[in-house]
Amino acid sequence: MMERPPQTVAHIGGIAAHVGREVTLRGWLQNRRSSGRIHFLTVRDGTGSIQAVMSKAAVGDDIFRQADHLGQESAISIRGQVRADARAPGGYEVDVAHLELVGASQDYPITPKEHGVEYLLDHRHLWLRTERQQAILRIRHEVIDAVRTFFNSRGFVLVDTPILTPAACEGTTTLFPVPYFDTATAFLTQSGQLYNEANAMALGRVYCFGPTFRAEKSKTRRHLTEFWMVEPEMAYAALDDVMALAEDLVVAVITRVLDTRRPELAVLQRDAAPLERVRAPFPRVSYDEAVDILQARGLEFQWGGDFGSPDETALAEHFDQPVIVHRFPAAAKAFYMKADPERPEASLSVDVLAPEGYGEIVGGGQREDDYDVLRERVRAHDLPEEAFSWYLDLRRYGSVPHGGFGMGIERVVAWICGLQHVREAVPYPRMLHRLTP
RNA sequence: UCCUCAGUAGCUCAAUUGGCAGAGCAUCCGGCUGUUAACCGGAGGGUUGUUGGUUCGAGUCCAACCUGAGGAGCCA
Repeated sequence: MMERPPQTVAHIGGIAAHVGREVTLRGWLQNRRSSGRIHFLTVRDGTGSIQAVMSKAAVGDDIFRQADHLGQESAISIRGQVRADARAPGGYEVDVAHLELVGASQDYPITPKEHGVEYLLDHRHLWLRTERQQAILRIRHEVIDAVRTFFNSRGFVLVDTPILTPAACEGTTTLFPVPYFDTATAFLTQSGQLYNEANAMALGRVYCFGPTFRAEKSKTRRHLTEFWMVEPEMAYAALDDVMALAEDLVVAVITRVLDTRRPELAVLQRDAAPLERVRAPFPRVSYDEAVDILQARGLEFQWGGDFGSPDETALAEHFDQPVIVHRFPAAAKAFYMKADPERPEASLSVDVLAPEGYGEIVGGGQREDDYDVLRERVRAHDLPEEAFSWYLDLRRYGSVPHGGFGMGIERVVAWICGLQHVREAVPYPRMLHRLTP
């Protein structure tokens, strides 16, 4: 090994602090332009990208010719002096004194030109390297961190719920079966909620945050077969408490992203104005009022059903804020929703619809806490009573009013980022026709 | 499961009324000392998703199938 002077390894994101100094940057070649005796190498390192200028005179023939053949996404380490320059994208560049090829890259599949979505998804493991996908993933990270901070600061305890479950949490949706040794079939969870209720009776206020699986053959921009959901559950809580919590959570998440991720929103060319309008209190309408709004807007909608996608979009367009819809018909919601004491055909349920056509981001409500009523519901829904005996136990041993909700992370991220499809809001989307990479 | 649309070079797309299979990017070769998805010149690169049919002649028209996309249904 040759003796080398000590090197300062810098990150591109904080390059401004190194102007006038020689630093080492370790990253990947994003693009290369050449002009005979000068190369312009755009280098990215995960914190940002910068233009590196290499002149033949400064580095000599060998390194200069090596750079001539560097393929896109070659891993390189460069050393050079940092300089502010108005001509450079980003305002700074590095005069390359030395370049080391760390890992070669030839025929990189994603070129600077446009690609189709299917091709990009086939190369998702490489697509993530683009500036746009990095921005989405950073915002996703921020959303998740804001969610955890929100619940942790309010005294909620993170209690993990199982991913392998013995039966449907509800009998309604399709589950992914998994062979469980040679004795049984397990199912991937579609919600941690039933376990959350048990956990809330132990710890008061809890939340779970994990992947959720739905084997529905949905082919829309709002559906994934594997997605992430945060689900809080509170003991001694009523529907109003659930709505207030959901509202506060959405505001906290939006506020955090606006505070910390403006550069990423700019990369995505996301108009921040609709996000800046988000503040409590959100408009609250009952299901009945929502039906009136839909009918007044000319949609043919009959009382009793759940809202379809066009209905959700129309409702969201009626307001310029997230809108809270409560007290859906009991028949349209899950068996564990508590009936409205004043109107038994309505349930103490709530959805939060995001603006701009992003649809339902939160769904939840107050749970049925009466043993006899809940057991009757289990029977009426043809659910195996044995499998729900532990759940019914919660109503036998100190039952209290309680409730909570689930918030789909990908839908929230898609809304914040202004994405056309939730598949970009998760690193490796799982959909009806996609299981790889 | 239903509706609509698409499938041509590694990628993104053209191809007039049915008449020689094309361009840009990427790759390779050459040129250029301030490029901004650099530019200029040259080269290689094709079972037009599959099968069958109509026709002198099919990327183009017809049928079936395959694959995918968008939407509906479904979906706390």
